[in-house]
Amino acid sequence: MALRKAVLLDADYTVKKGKTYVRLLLKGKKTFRLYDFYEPYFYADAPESEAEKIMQMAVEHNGEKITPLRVQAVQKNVFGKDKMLLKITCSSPSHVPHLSAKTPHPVYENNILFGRRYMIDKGLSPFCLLAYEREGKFIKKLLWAKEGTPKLNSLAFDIETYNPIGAPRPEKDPCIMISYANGSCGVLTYKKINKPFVVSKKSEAEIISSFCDVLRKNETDVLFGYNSSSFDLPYLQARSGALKIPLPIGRDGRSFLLRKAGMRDMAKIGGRIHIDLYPAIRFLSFIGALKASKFTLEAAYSEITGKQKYMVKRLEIHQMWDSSTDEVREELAHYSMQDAIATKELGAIVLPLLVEMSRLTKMPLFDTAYATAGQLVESLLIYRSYEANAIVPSKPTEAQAKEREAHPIEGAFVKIPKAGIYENIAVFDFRGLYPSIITSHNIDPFTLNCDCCTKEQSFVSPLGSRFCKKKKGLIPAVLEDIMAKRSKLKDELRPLQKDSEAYRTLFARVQALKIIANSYYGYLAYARSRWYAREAGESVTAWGRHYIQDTIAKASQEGFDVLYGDTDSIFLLLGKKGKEDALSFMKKINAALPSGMELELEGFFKRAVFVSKKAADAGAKKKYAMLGEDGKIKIRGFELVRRDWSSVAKDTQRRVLEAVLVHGSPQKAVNIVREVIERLRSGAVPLEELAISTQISKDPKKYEIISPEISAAKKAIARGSHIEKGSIISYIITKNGSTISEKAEILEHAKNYDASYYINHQVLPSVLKILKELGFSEDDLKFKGMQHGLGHFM
DNA sequence: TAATTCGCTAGACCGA
DNA sequence: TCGGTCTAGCGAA
Repeated sequence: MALRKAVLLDADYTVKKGKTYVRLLLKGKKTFRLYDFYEPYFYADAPESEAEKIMQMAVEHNGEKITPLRVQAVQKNVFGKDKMLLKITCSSPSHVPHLSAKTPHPVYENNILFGRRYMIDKGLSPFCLLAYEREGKFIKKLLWAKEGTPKLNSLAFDIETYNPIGAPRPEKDPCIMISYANGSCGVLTYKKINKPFVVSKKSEAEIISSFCDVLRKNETDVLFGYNSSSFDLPYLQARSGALKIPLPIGRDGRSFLLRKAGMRDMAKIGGRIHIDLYPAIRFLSFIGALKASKFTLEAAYSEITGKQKYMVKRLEIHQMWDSSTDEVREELAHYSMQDAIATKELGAIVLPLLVEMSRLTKMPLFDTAYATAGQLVESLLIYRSYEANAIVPSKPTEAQAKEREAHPIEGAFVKIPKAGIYENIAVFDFRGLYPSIITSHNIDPFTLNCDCCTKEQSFVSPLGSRFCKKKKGLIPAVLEDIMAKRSKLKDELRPLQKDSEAYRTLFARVQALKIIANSYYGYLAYARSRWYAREAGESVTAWGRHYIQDTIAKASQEGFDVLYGDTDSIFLLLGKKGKEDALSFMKKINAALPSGMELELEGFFKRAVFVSKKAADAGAKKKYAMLGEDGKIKIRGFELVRRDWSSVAKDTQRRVLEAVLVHGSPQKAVNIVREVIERLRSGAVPLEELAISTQISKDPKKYEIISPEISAAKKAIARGSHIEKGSIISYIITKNGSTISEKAEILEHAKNYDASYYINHQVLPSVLKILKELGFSEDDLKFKGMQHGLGHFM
């Protein structure tokens, strides 16, 4: 029997004649599927004497009688202690929920997806190179698996729809273009358009089937779309239905399956990996792996790649399509092509990150693309539990989750800074504070209050919780591995050229490891976590507070003025001391820290601005700007880093900070403000610079308080705009109305702006706090002091 | 139903 | 009309 090798991409299952087969998606020279017989199971915490009774269980479901296949006693580590459990094997994964619900004992591992179950039990990871023997379509024997790297064929696509009333109606309005991009590019359409990349077909039906042909010929493994799970694919399906044609988009010749997981849509295409970049980019931005704050394709593209994409106004698409001028339709085709190309470029950036997260967490790529942080963290813990022969804790009930949510744990310490302008600052922070606290103190739900150590023998948290010193917990073990892997990869990264492919891939891996490592603390304190432990979670933050406060106290003892500190960082004013003093202080701290924890230098800064709070006289936390030795300005918390402020205010604030930090010139700062106020008063500022963007987290109808963005949204909806939960509203405060809400109009509908609002509510508040630290009191600025004041405040 | 808590701010709302 | 309270959004870590 020949040994064969292929890279594993995904696993799900199918039931044939009452038997369960795992269906593996493999990539060798081609991408193909193989089947492997495997049986689902769950555990019951019951004595062996109950086995016979459990074997007799029967559930009626849809006329089918469901019974267990086998019951056997097995030894498992149950939450820190070895124990005998009953393993109940079933003939189909769909039987597991029925039989586990009927079992009159506590049950475990009764809701682990079966494709995943198989991969875990066989020790397989996504992208592992698998050696096996086969017999027809079946795996005869798995031989070994090691790390592999598949070459995936990817293709990005986008559709354009006819939209005479604004939003297209899937049952009526045709899909007029389908664009795709990989090595080659094309736009499928059914009007004659004279562009080299346009492929003209006779009808809408033909462009849909041609698109499926493109996927087949390209042997697409990874299909990228943008919002394609919620829009493009369902739209194509609806059109296929209306046209009474099939949509053979999968390798199996079938359409896709839409899975709704909470708010997220996941369109799963047979034999391919469909990645909707919209949720993926949202997620990666949320956890800080990518930088995007707006999530339209255009905005994400320009924020992530730094390039601009050609745009047409959505509302004009149907007019362009109907136009009698050739050039207008050519323009539309060009636009459509650009959408697919932009999607392809984003896919190329996102894929390496997703692949690494998938490898690391053992979650297949498709699921990783739609996963939450909790699911990623959980995935790896489940995998490692099996390796340790440990039972996976069950998810909490809704009532338990609510109870946990009602009592949040205490978080980090933040020192109140004194407002002012400072020079010569040293900033230190604890490298990976929470992960290092977890590993250094063996924090885990099942090392908590162990039987094997006395209090004196344990790690005891500042709150008095006790953690085992003898046996390493699962979470610390997993984290240690992640950290070790990360530091190894960082070493490999160092000699590489920054613009090389190897660098980018390795950098993605380093980044993925950091993201996952930083999520474990959150998971410990997450109300719906399988591994929730209040005492463990609050011990992490308690130790965090202890170490930072202790460091602050020691710095003061050494004669440093401690300017500020937040969670894991400490800002020292050097004063008469030198950099060496600060560095030797750091050394001293490190010598006293447990192994695994480290205070490191973030950098020296020439100058810094801290401002006071608006409401009180105290210094504001989480709001400062500093000038680094490299000339770069580090800005945190100021309006100018927030997306819900107008760019006129943000730009002015940035320029003022630069005047203060770089040039040390109050006069320059004042002049900037004066000039901007003049421009605002003259009415010459373009509306784009005045737009304020906020995202709405609820259906616009469901708000109790009508804020400006909701007011603008409601007016826009009345005029036919489509605005829903999650939409980002860009609005202008106009002259029309009395309250601010009344004056708010979305950018597209605004005709003028209220200069007084922008001066008094946007520009001045954002700069006054800074100017105040230059010695101007608010009254000075407003009424006297400067010769001309800052305008007349209308 | 989306990893955590801490913190700032705007503007609406409400009652004196 | 004023000031306190509350809702909501977003950022720091």
